[in-house]
Amino acid sequence: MLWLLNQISQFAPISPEGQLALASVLVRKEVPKGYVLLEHGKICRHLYMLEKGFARGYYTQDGRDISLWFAFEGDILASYYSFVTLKPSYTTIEILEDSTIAGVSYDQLNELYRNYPEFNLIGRLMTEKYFIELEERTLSFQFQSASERYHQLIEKHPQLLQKASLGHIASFLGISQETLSRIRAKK
Amino acid sequence: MLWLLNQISQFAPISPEGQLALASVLVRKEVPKGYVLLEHGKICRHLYMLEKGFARGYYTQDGRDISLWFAFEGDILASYYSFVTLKPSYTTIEILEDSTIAGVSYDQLNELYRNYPEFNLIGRLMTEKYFIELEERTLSFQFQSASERYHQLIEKHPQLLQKASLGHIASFLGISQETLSRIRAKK
DNA sequence: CGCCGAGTTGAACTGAATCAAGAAACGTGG
DNA sequence: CCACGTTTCTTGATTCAGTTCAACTCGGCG
Repeated sequence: MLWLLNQISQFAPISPEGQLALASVLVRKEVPKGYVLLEHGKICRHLYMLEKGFARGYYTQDGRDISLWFAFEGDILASYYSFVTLKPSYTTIEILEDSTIAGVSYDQLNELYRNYPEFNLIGRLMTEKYFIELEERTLSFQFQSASERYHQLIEKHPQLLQKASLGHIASFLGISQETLSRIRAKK
Repeated sequence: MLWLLNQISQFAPISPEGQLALASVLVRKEVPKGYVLLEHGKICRHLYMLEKGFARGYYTQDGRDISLWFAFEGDILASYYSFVTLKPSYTTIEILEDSTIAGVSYDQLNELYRNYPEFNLIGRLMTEKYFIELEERTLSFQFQSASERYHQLIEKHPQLLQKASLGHIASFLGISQETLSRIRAKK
């Protein structure tokens, strides 16, 4: 509980009342490796934060899956698109290591937004943070080669090498597994 | 004035006091074709909305420019990254048709956020909207071919054909001008 | 008219995909 | 603790989408 409050109050301080209100609706769960938190086609009705563990979001096309993102401790686990629009998610969220997650439901969050406007500030800042990260990722597709993207990714998240498989990383970079293997081979 | 209020109140209603406060700090400008609204390397201290006209954001690499986005009426003109972090922008914003823009400065907007928390809700919703659009764009790089990306773009924004040059569109799609010309040639 | 920027077309080249096969690592049951 | 099957990773040969460079066309405009 404390952990999540601490995490999100790094975006902006939360009043004692707000903290209490959040704590009272917060759900905390342990989920095992392999667990599917959100299934493709379902509506994402919860916003979780990954307290401990590792996860990824992926898209399925022609029978193979393509990683959209990886989540480390402190990252949000949700399909933004589905959560915001309440339309079916195209993303599947898969837990890749035994994890602890904490979060709130769509209704509860909106209740919080209504009763404690200060949460809108936090929501805005968090959205801005993820927007900027996504912008950087889009840029990398537009001007970097496969090899450049790989090296930059590993520099930013060296833990990925231990945690994610070659195939997961390759699809995240938008390249084939074989190509990534060859990139690794040279130097 | 009215126009911009109307636009952003589509995200969420604004109280009369909020409307007044916003109106009092709003700047409205006419800018000619060719005008550079934000220069690469400068800090983006204003958030404008394009009321009428057409513009694009681009990045310069090895002497050539690569389009990052196009803005139509109602779209935001700013480098989100620079505006939010107050770091130098890597984006240049160029007006492509005589335009009317309206907006607020960084300081004024934060003043609004502070005094009228309701604006945080609007800020969050607008950021979410752009986040989802960007997500779609990133996806398109991850699994679509150049030709698929082009046809989808044109389907979504047919006006682009009249407004933007082949070179601008090609760099936006992450392909060379020649390739786009060939894509056009066949069917 | 002649120039100029924008778009097209051709030919050679290249980074990455695909298909196919094999090697290594990994976990589970005996 | 080993043996087996499964999954993950590597390597090779071939193909293909898209780049690059270069020459050429077209429509406007001074």
